[in-house]
Amino acid sequence: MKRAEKREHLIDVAAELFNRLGYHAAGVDQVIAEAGIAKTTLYRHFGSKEDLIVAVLKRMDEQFRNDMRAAVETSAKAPRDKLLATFDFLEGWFEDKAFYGCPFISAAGEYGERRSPVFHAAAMHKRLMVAYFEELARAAGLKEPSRLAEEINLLQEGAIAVAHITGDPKVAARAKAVAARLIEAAGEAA
Amino acid sequence: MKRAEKREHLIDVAAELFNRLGYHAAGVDQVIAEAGIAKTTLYRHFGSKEDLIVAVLKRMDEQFRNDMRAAVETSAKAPRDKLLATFDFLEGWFEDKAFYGCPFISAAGEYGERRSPVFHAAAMHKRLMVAYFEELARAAGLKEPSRLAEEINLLQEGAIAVAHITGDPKVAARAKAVAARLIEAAGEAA
DNA sequence: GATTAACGATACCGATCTGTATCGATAAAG
DNA sequence: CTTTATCGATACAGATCGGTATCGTTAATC
Repeated sequence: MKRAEKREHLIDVAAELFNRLGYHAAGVDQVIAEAGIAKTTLYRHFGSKEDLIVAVLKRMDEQFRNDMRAAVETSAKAPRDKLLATFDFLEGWFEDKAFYGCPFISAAGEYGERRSPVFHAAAMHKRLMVAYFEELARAAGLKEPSRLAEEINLLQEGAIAVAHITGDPKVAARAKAVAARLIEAAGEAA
Repeated sequence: MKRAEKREHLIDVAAELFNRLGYHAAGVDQVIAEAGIAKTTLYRHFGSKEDLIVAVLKRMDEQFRNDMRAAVETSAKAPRDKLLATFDFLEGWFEDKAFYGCPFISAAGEYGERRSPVFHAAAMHKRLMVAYFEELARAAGLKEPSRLAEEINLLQEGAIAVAHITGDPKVAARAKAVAARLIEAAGEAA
């Protein structure tokens, strides 16, 4: 395994542990034990645990948005259906046994200081998600795409939280139904 | 200060620290230092830190729901307006400088095992919130009050998460506007 | 005023935390 | 084949973690 691959593997292992146990509860020793590397190596790649967390968040952000984009593009052709398809992607996530709620919300909860690099990375992800929704709304030629994107985002954040607490993936469909009404309303007299 | 008062004060101090720093990040030593009591006393009242966390969650649950009920009753008379008034209460919460996101969602994130007493206490609060929304929807004579309550809950959970991440309390008004549309739709041909 | 229970203070326990220093082995690059 | 990084392993550092034991003192109760 080359250096770059080792770094990626380290981030993957850390991501799973942070999500399952929490960012504080999962220790560096656990990460290196599961990754099968020495602690020295971890600290050669990342200056601190916080740096590792930020790297994990950035990686999860890219992966999540790329996966959602890919799923949306293959399952929907019409621009409006793409907006709705994001909820189907969420439902698939909720059904995954490795779903422990939103890792970005959890990170923001554990590192609440707004100037913290961890909080900043989490907030950045959420901003990019809203930007994606607005991009889809704009492509669909809907009214007030910025406002609609924020409303879609509200529903998605709510769905994630409720799915985590209740364990019921079907809330994604509930949120989707509401979103469909909002989209329909934003399409009238466009 | 009597024993019962001391216990209450202990819970209040712990709640503030847990919310601001996180449940793992805030240590028992910090709680007793801020509360001005001995560690022995804390462990006479609560068998473990986890017991304290559960007590904090139960207290926050009662307080939150009572405060929301009181605010709703004084600010709205018509049953439908009461449903909408819950969003005004949220906005007031978001404006509080001691708003660090939803403490129940954070607790569920840090204690992710679904059989954990902490997770259970957090889930119980959310169930009671939905029950309250359904109670209001039913009193307003709206169609499908159970479904509407879940939709309202979706919007509220989304608003809490977004307000935490963005720091903008006005998302409560955004969510309220969407809720108003759902309520209107649930009132047609009732 | 005597009894009793809860208290604060303190020291301590073993475990775990993040992070560093050391050093021999390994593997890639010239 | 030799040089040069990077590696794993280990030990260690200092701090903090949750939790307990001890003990003198305060304060409520009868």
